[in-house]
Amino acid sequence: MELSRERRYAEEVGVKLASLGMTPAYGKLLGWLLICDPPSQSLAQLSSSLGLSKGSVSTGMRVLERLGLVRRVAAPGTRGHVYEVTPTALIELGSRAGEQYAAIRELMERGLALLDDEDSPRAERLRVSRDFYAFIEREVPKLLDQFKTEYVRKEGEGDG
Amino acid sequence: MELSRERRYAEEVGVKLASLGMTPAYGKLLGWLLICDPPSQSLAQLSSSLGLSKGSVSTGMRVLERLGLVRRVAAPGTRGHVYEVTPTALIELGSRAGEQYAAIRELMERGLALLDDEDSPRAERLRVSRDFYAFIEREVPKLLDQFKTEYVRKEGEGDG
DNA sequence: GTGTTCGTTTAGAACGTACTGAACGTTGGG
DNA sequence: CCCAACGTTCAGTACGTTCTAAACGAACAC
Repeated sequence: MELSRERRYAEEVGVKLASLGMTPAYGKLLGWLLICDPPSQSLAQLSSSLGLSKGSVSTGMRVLERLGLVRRVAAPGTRGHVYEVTPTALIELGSRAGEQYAAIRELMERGLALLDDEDSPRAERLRVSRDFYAFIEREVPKLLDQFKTEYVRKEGEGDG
Repeated sequence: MELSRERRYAEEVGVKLASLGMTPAYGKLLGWLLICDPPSQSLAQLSSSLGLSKGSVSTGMRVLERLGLVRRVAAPGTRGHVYEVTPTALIELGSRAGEQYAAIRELMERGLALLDDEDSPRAERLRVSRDFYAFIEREVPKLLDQFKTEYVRKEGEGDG
């Protein structure tokens, strides 16, 4: 059976997001919502378009909603609701990486506490890493702000 | 059975690195090498200290070596070699995140190509994300350089 | 009040992955 | 030459995870 280009794209996004910790099925859902037409789709549409069970779509959407990647909007005529990806979904996802850095920095701190003498040569393997992650932790939020301000400015200019 | 604080630390690093895509066992090895005494350890030492099979340690070390996180050095008296963590191991790991960003940006580009009209309102969900990841991709290397220069300067001052 | 459609939950099956243990080189000493 | 120590490879097992399918619940039409 031949898959449409859209469908294949969704599959690829699924694979990529799976490698980043999400499950393939949920990644597929997100990938599909990025390119589908119309951009808002019902559970039944998603289920049949992607060949996933209703159950998978239902729980998947809840997970994606919880992560702030997708939102459900009331469907005007029909009963129930439809889902659509938030315009900043992937940005949300990327920004969250900062939390990982914090976790690693904490691990480095704990390791240093274990070595007992932070300044000994033995502790170097941990010191450099701790300083690095502390640096990243401090700078990344600045970077995100910088993007926000630069981006809206560019948008205002009306040119890419 | 009671685990030493060092051993437990290694376990925790294993769990954390597992959540980042590495296997628990290999993460444990890295965690142990960050705090063990002496800092250089043989395969047999690692195997018995961490309760891992020789096989796991052998392949694990090769993987970590391949990633640039660990190096093997010739043992002076005895036969064979010993392993030690590189001082910049975790930095190496963190810096590699940039590649993920590039992959996501490419996915966004491909999605835009699929929508066919980059400037349509429909394409907004992808445009913003693409621009974001392009921005990150451009800025992160600068950030890494900045750390390198700032850090060696601080080290030179002899004060933290 | 009853029937129908839409959505959720959960038990279970299928799958992939991580780790072990044992067999197999390989290198140096007596 | 033979033995011993050290490391590697690989088949198999045990485990967790992901997805499905079917039972269940809720909301609206008539």
